[in-house]
Amino acid sequence: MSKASIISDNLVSQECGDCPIRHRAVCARCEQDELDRLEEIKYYRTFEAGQTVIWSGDRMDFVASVVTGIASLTQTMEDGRRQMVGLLLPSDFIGRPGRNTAAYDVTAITDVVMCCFRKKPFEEMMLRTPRISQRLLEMTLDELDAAREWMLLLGRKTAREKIASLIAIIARRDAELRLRSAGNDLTFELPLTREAMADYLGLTLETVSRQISALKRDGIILLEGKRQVTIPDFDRLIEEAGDDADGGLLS
Amino acid sequence: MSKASIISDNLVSQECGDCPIRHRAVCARCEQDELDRLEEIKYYRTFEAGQTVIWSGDRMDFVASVVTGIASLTQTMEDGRRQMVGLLLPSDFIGRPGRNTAAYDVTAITDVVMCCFRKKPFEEMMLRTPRISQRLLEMTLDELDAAREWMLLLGRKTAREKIASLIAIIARRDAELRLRSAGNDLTFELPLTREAMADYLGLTLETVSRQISALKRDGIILLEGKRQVTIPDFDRLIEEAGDDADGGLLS
DNA sequence: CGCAGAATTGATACATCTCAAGCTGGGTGG
DNA sequence: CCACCCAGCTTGAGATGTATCAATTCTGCG
Repeated sequence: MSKASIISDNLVSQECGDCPIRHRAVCARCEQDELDRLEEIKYYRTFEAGQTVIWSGDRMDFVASVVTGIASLTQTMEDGRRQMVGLLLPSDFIGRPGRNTAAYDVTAITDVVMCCFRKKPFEEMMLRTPRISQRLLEMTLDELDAAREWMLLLGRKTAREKIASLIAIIARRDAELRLRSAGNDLTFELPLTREAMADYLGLTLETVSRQISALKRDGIILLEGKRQVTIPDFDRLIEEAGDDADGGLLS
Repeated sequence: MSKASIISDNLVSQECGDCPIRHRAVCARCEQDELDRLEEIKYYRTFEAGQTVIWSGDRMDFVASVVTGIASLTQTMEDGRRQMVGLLLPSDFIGRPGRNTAAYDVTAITDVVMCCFRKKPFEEMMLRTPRISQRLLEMTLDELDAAREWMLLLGRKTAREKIASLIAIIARRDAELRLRSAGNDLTFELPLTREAMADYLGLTLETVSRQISALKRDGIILLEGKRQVTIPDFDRLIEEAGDDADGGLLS
């Protein structure tokens, strides 16, 4: 707690030019003069792992991009059942122009840095800056595709396929980030707890644990500790995920 | 088949001004001069119930709005498992600007009339007409919300809750369409077969059938034939769906 | 009439959940 | 420095919800 407030008081100030998500975020298409205007209304906020960014139903007077770290969007039923409905990665956008309360709980999974804009000025700027709304449309369409792929997973895949799919997705993103020579040997860290995976996959954490153990036993994945995963044969993992061959890594 | 081709040869010609989806579709915000230009590049197509509009992966050189009828967006796995990932109602938009193959199978559930635009001219028009892309962004954000609500259903709801949710959604939309005085007595037609419901809900058709029978037995719904449903107490249905009280009908 | 597609119902199998116990590793305080 | 503690995780045994396979029934239609 105290640590978090220290961090968020110590506001980062960064040039958009140096920003790690400059070419992927909602501002990706902006020209220099547009960036300059964004720069005037932006501010950074940081959140510790586990911290809640905003609760569903709360007033939300800003929109934001994830700069670093991972956050989750979750929905909760009255009796406590929870479903993660989105995973926010660097460059992903939070908030909906034209709505002023949050529709979902947003939680920092790892430490997170966000680039925020007050909603009002941002909306005004959107009207004057088609490049922003065009980019936002593109990103929203991508998210919709991702949500629909997730619907197939939730509705029709077995527990084993769900786990394999999740690991494949994380592996892909990891490979994308550090654009290093592939090889057939991918190693990375799972950023999610078993419980968060369960929330994402529509399973219980026990089932998640059992299926990870099973994939390990079958040599589909190797585990170093609880979180570090190595994939000896990516194609085999994809097969276990029930997806057709490529899935977008190559294309 | 022959009936379909007769219909689709006999192209409807309609003024945008009289269009039933004029104020809800992607063109909702357009001014008269913009409508005039759209009118030049639009054409109508019709599909019979059961007909496939387009297959996933096919080249798609148009975008379209559903004018009347209902269509489905489905994803299929290699072994035949299917998940519906979207239900296209009048005014909903089909196709993604900037992509030229279909991502999903689109199937007409009832007879459908679509208002089509060739993709190229439409995309050019989008660039010049912010009102169109703004409206499309808004619609896409709504669809994303719907998809996320569906993720909660698929991941966390029981079979009974799933059925109750689906019936509630159809009832709400029906009530919206014919804006008649509510009363507590809603009656409408289920446009989906048991199998289509199963595809939507991530269930088997047998489970769908059993749960509908159970809801009927418990007096949550009344059935006239297989398809016509009456809801004696909407709040009770909502309770069965596991949603919190309102869900948007009132708000 | 009788057929075909749609729906219902039954019996059984099986995947996942639930409840419960125990393990592991890293941090903390005595 | 050790013992303890606790969150995160694993594993087991049994319960349960849904799928599967199979047999009828319903309904509209040629």
